[in-house]
Amino acid sequence: MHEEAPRPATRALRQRTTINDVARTAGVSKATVSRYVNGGDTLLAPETAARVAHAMQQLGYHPSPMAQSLKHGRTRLIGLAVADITNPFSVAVMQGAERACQEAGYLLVLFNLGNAAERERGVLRALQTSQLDGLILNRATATGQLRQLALDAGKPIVLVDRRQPGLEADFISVDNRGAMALLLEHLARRGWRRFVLVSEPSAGVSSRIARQQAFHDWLAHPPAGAEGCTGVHLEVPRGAQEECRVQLQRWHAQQTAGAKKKGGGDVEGGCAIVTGNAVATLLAASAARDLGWQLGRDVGFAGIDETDWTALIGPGLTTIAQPTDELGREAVRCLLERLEGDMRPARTIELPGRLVERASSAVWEGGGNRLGARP
Amino acid sequence: MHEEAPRPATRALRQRTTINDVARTAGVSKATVSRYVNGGDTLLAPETAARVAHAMQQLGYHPSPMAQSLKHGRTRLIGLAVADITNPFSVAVMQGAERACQEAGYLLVLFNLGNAAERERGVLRALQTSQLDGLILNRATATGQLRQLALDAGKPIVLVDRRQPGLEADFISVDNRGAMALLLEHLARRGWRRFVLVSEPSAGVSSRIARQQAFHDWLAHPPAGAEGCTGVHLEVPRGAQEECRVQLQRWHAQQTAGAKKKGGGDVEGGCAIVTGNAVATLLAASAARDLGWQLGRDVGFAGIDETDWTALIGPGLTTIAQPTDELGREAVRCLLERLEGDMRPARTIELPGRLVERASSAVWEGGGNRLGARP
DNA sequence: TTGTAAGCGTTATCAG
DNA sequence: CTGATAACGCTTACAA
Repeated sequence: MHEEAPRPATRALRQRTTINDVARTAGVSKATVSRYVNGGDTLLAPETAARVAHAMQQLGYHPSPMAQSLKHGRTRLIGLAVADITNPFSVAVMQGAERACQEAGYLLVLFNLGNAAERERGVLRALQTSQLDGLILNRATATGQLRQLALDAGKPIVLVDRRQPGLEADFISVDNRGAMALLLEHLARRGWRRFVLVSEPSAGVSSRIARQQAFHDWLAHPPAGAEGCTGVHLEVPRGAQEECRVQLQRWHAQQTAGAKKKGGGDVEGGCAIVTGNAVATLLAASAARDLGWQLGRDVGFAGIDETDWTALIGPGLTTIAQPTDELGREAVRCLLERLEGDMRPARTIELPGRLVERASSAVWEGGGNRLGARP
Repeated sequence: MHEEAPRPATRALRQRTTINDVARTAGVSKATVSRYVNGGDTLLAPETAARVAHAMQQLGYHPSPMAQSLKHGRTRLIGLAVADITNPFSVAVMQGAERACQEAGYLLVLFNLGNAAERERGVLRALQTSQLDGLILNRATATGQLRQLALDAGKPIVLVDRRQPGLEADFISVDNRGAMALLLEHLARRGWRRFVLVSEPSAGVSSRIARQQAFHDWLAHPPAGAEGCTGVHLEVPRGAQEECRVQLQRWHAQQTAGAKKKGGGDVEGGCAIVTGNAVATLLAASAARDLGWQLGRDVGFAGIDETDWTALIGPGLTTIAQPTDELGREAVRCLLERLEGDMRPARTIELPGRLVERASSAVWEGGGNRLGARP
């Protein structure tokens, strides 16, 4: 109530109002204000609390996050390092993660680690210097640097989609095995039985390896009613449309020749393309189109990753929708738990994928090159 | 060289090494270390510099960003608030922005302002509390809060794609007028002359309004050789596929009826769909497909926004590729200039779009419903 | 219940 | 050229 309390207008124009200002206008000490801001009004005499509250209101006071950070050693910043921001999967996960962060009062710092290894530098430094409280990582690192760093700095790391060999950290992912089985069983049930798996080169990426592995395992131990399916695996680097086309054509030709040699009927069923992620889907769909193949008729098609455009390509593509939003949210949840001191051993969380049926996996009518067509 | 210099192992395990540690091991003062870290070794005696350097190396010292922030009032954090992370345009811009930030030693904080107004709260607070040094904004805000805040806090804001009425800030965007003209001229030259513009509801979004405006202006003042084109505008909310289909069908029917009434020939040329952005493209392409229209034959198609999948839809979609990467980089560049004290009046930067020709805008053969077909 | 004072890790000012 | 020392804005023992 004293007149000498500094008015906002008095202060230099772009000077933030600090806890000191509030203390002065309220006629209390910094500590009291701090207590009010943090502990709530439980610790204050009602009358004092009111005075502080009023002063805060009047001055429009907001505590400085930097100062708090310096004091606590926590920035309330979480890093999200994605392997490739161009991959719709990454973006979808990001969306979930951002939302979860915001709900928890954290900010999400984005790192796009293209293919260049040096791009990881920034992430490392930010973690190391405690600019980040934790990290959600979606890339396989060649060097073990990160692991050491994580331990040294005591900053938690959560892995999404890509497991890190030798890094004991929480791991969140879709159930790759289940997803692949869903895809193959669905196709087989519709009469497609000769598969080619198109994926990006494994390059040590755990999810790609897991899917590829699941593909082969399923073929080796098919469920009842799906016996006798065959499959090969094709790795095509991003953007190599030509190569993809050539390889797929060769595959298809071989299927034809093989069936002929064996007298037609050893393997009966249509040829189908299975893709390992959205990038592969783009690649394979493009190739199929160049080859003039009608998806769902000449050749079956189903792949992992549901996107905005999968419904619009060809007759509509059958896909596995990953629970991307959940993945992002779970990752943040996990990280926050670790930040609160959860020291339990690293967890693995696998969420199920969901099959989205479209016409690219329509019932096989014995079409295409009429190989192995039913009488 | 003294033995009592604290060894890393001596320190509590997850205790960061500070400038004090370095000073002690090097046998100099904090100030000297700070000078070495910042000013370079120009200000130090070579021998001192060497000692400091050695100590830093040995201890693996990195200055604490939080402490620096507190001192300087700068966090080296830049916010990027996108209207809709689901829009591929936003993601593409983000990519450019992230890269530019990283190159400049800044971190990019992501905000996804869905449709909910409250989601802006976080951005506001982060700016207000100086947690962010500046903001790249890609959303029209109803309230003028942001403007006031920007001025009050002295935090620069750069607008991307969407201009804010009443907010005097740098504005980066594609040349919407030019892009639309590119599209229409291209279609007209190929024989398509009866247009429908499909876009998301304007909702005060400047880029949508600008494109729509450009559409009408072009029709009103067509370039030589493109006289006599007609066009209507359709606003379809995201996800309203049914509605889009119905509206397009109605449009097409009207074109037919109109041509018949007028004796066929008043307006000669094919019917073509023009879309205002990627979301509209998805919508319209989906509708066209449901209607059984062959793009590039029954109806022409061209739209703004090039994406991974535009080549794969139908016969391949003709698009305008926005210079998304540049937009992102420019935005960051602008912001950094402001941060360095650039006080010049707000700029507008418009970058040209690039036409990507595909079969959806193939030469009109008088096909489709054979309306106005050439003799 | 409230105030005092000592930091958190830097940088910047001022002497020496 | 280098060393004290005072901020930066906040939290938190420890006193009162």
